[in-house]
Amino acid sequence: MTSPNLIQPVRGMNDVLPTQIAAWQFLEATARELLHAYAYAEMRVPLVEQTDLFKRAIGEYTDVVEKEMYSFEDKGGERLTLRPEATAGMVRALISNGMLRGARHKIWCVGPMFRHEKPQQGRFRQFHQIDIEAIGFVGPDIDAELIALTTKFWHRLGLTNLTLHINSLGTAEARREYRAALTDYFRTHYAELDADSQRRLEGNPLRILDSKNSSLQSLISGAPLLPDYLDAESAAHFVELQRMLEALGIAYQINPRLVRGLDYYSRTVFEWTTDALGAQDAVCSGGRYDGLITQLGGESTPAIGFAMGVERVVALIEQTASAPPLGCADIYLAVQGQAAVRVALSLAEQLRAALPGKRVELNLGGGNFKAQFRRADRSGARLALVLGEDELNRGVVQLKPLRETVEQLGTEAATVIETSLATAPQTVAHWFKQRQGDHGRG
RNA sequence: GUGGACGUAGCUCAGUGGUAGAGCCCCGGGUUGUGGUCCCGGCCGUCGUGGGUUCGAUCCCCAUCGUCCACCCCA
Repeated sequence: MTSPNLIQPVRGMNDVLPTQIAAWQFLEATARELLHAYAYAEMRVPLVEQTDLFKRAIGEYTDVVEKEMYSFEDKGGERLTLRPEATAGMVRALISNGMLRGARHKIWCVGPMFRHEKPQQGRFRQFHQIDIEAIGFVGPDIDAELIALTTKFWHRLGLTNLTLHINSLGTAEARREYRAALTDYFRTHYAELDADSQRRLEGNPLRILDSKNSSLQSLISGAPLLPDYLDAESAAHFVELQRMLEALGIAYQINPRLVRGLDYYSRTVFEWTTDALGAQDAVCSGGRYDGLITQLGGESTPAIGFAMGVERVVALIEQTASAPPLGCADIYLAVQGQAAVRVALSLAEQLRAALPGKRVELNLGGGNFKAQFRRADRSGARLALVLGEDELNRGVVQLKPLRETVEQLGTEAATVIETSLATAPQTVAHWFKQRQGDHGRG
């Protein structure tokens, strides 16, 4: 299977095959439509940025920056990185293009991200995100609207069984205080922690709260809670967000242990999870990042955004089979003989012109009629057209319906219609018109 | 980075210490030019790679590469 001189794909970088593309297109089309309805504008930013951008935005001591970035030096000696997430680049673009100055922006983008992790279910080294950012809004109204957008999105995709978790991280100062309290608490119980959490204690003690180690649960439940450390303004912001979600009829769970992996978040954070994807259960998550823009040298601007894992949502779409099937061929043109092929090439063009929206497949590469009809059948076409030497000599084309009856038999004269070659496109158009609304795949 | 499972035909998978099989796919025929059902036939493998044990290895052992799942972390 893996012969030594075959070039192997790069680990964790997957091909999206035609059989999977219906789900991708369904997701992308739905997202475009919905983002348009919520007045977001698409933006496109580079896949490559200066390494320092991500270090400053995401945080020097996060796992993403410490060990997951695809970084390299280019020929000019610049330190560059394949983007591990989109927000940093989007914010950088706003600053670079002088788009802030108190202005508000609702923007989004979609594209590949790169993280050097060990692949597993729902996790890849090249993966795609739809990234949505609302810049210049203090919230919590925008927070609520953004969450409403995601809720509507699942609904449109036909996905259920997703759970919304929300939390507030407070301001940077509040979080610092809480972090100190948490560190103190776990330090007094240092010996009870497992190795992972002892390590987390130094880097990101909030992560200990998320531990899957069941023997730590009682220790964790005794830890100080973040909501007790919220500043008054953040607390009010969070309460108002909850009232708004209730007004919208959106069910949520407050999850005081929800902490995001990237350093730039503050106040509102949220995450949608599923139990249908194994260990990688986060399908969409994000939050407020009021301090990030100043941190990157822009003027102080409140902002909120989130990212959705396209592959994970696609997996859910595939599981529920909610994507509408992609169109298959409508007309298959069987042809035999050199002279007939020349005529058939332009007949196919005429058919495409006369029947916009219909898929016309010309049999290419020859083959006997038996093989051509087998291909016609597998193409899904409702109608086969036959142009052989005999038809060419007589100036006619055969129309053969392929799905009219359950027990359709070979060459029964009754099922085959003959029409003049010159008016064939009109005849075919008429044939489909008579059957409008009937997708008869009998 | 750590741990576990698994690599046999294009695909899904059987199999045995004596150098391999089925189904699907593809191609041809039954029907000198008519599909989907049926019948017949054909094509297809360095049994992931390298080494070791053995008279002999696809099978046992070691290494290596790859895939999957989980941890870590995250979308």
